Amino acid sequence: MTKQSLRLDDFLPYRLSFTTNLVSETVASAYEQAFGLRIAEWRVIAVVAESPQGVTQQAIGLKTRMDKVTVSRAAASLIARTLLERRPHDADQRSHLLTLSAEGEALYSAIVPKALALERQIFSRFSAAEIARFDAMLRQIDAILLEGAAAAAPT
Amino acid sequence: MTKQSLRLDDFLPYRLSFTTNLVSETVASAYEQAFGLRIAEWRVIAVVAESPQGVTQQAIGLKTRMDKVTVSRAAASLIARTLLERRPHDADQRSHLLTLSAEGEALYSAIVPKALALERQIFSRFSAAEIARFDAMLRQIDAILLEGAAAAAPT
DNA sequence: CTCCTATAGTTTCATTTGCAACCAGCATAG
DNA sequence: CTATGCTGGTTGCAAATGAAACTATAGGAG
Repeated sequence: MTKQSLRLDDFLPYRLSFTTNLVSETVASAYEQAFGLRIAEWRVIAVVAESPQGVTQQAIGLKTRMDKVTVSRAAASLIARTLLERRPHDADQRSHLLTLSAEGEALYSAIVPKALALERQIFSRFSAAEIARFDAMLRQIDAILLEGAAAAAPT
Repeated sequence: MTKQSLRLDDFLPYRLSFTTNLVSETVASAYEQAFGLRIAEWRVIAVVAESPQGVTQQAIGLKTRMDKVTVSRAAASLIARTLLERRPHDADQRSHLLTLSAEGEALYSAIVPKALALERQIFSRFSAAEIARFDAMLRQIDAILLEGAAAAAPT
C-alpha cells in the first residue's frame, strides 16, 4: 500500500484536519451561540467540573495541551463572569485551585446535554463499535506522537 | 449508549481536535523545517500539482475550504519565491491560473516522499483496512456536517 | 538565614488569522 | 452601449494566538 504520488484529498493528515475543522466550527458556533463560551472556556469548565476539589491552571494546561496563556485568559474571563472561583492553594501560594461557582455548575449542567446531543448528531451514522474503534485509533495516534516527541521533537 | 455525564476526555469532538492538533503540529513543523513552507502553502502546492493545466485560487479555496484570504496570501508568497506561476486566465481577466514553476515541481517532488513517510509513521500501528475505515468515517462526518450546513447553518 | 534556581501565572508584544470593505472585470437587462 | 448587480482577488483592520519577559513564590544548597 505504498503510494508514490499524493492526492491531497487522500492524505490523512489533511483529511483529519479538514474534518476536525468542520467539527470544531460546528461545535464552537453552538457553544458561542447558546452559552457565550469559547472552546477554551468550555474546556476549562469541563475540566474543573471533573475535579470538585479544585484544579490548578497548570494541571488544566497539561491535560488539554492548551497553552498556559490560553488557560490563563479563559480562566480570567470565567472568573470575571463569576462562573469560576479561585480558592487559595494552601500548599503553594503561587497557584490557586479553580472550582465552579454555583452559577458555573448550573451552566455546566445546561451544557452537558447539548454537547452530548451534538456529539450524537455528528456521529449519528456510526455504531457504538465503530465509534469505539475510531476513538481507539485517535488514542493510538496520540500515543505514537507523544512517545515520538520525547525522542525526536526539537520542542 | 446514552451518557448523561461528560468526561472531556471521552468527548469525541475534543478527542478529534486534540489528536489533530498533535498531528498538525508534527506535520507543520516538518514542512517548516525541511522546506520553509506553512501548511497553507503546502496545500496550495499540492492542489496546483494535481492540476497541470492550472487552477484558480477560488477553486483551491473551494476544494480545501481554506479562506480565500489564506489562499491569496499563500499564493502570493509562493509566487514571490518563484515556486508558482500565474498565467492569465483567458476566459476571465479577474482570475489567473496557477501552475508550478520548474522549481516548484522540483520542490513538490522532494516533498511527496517525505510527506508519505510521515503519514506512514503516524499511522504505523494500523492495518490498511483500519486506515480505510478511519478515512471512510472522516468522509462520512464531512458529509453529515456539510449536508447539515445547507439546512441549518446561519452562515 | 540568604542565595540561587525553578515553577505558577500574568502581561507584553509580535505574528497570524479571518471578516469586511474594496477594486476590477464580467454578465445580464433594458 | 450603459447601468446594475455579481464574482475573483487583495487590502485593511480588529481579534486571537503564542513566545518571551516579567512577577511572585517555592525549594533547595551552603
